[in-house]
Amino acid sequence: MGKAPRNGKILAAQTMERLRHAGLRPTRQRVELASLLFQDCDRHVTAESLHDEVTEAGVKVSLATVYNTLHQFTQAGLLRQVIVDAARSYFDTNTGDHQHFFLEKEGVLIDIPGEAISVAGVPNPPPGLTVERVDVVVRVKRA
Amino acid sequence: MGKAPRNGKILAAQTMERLRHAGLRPTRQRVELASLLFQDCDRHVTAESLHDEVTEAGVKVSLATVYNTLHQFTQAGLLRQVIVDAARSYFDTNTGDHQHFFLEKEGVLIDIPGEAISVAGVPNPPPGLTVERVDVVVRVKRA
DNA sequence: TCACAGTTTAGAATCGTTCTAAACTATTGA
DNA sequence: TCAATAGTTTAGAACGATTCTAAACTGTGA
Repeated sequence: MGKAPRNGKILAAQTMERLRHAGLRPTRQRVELASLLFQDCDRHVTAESLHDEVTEAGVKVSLATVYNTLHQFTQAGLLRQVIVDAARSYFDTNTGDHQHFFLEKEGVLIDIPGEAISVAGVPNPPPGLTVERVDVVVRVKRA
Repeated sequence: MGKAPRNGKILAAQTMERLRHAGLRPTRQRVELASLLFQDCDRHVTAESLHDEVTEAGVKVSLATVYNTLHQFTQAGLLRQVIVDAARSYFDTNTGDHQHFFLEKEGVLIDIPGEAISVAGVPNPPPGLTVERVDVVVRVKRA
């Protein structure tokens, strides 16, 4: 269980570029977190799960920094916050148009492609208000 | 600013019956809270807002009891919990099929009738999972 | 009226999250 | 290359919503 850099150099370089583009100074911590978040497929994390993950990877990042970073990434449009559970916040690496299944018991989110689902008949909001976003959460449980 | 019982007797009697029906012993506190919640139109409350309200009405109910009661009412099907805000839980006296506008800044929920809105194209959930409910939140802001 | 199961309560505890202020570091310009 | 500095990280305290605890209280049925 060493460092296993593999193509880490290239990845890190790409990640740093991406952070710079977002106006974020590419610090060690942000690069580490971004690499975990954006390397593969779409992911759903909580501050704690990401902190555990980065810690298990042998990297020391404080929980406060994980929180800061998640919010900064969200503000930069790299992440999207998903509110489905009163107990904790989820962050989604898929920032495109899509919705979610949510398995409450297990705290698991599953993407539903935006093209698949459609919401019709949303009334005009009361005067003076404009629609920012329409969120659909399909709450599921084990049969 | 007295007691203002008006038709309070009748209301209280109805409320007690309703609670009994739900399998809840009609204590002073539960009757008070139920009267506030169910007397008029549909309402959206948080534990704190309801506690403030009952307190201002000159009735002494502890915050813990408000929390307990909201959960008991929810379990009994008298209320529905609405998850739209990471910071606090809302409870809705409208337990029928409907959705919500949510004005984040002000913490305001507005009902959208269930007949108005329709969600199409929800994929089958992954094997072993069944749909419990589909929640739609239309996030709005002041124009 | 009594006994008891169910309920309420104050206050402590918990949990996720945010804040604070001191130490650290990426960047820039000399 | 190196300092100056603005931005970042961090441990730990603080916070706010919620839950827990265990002791006091109260509907209810006999």
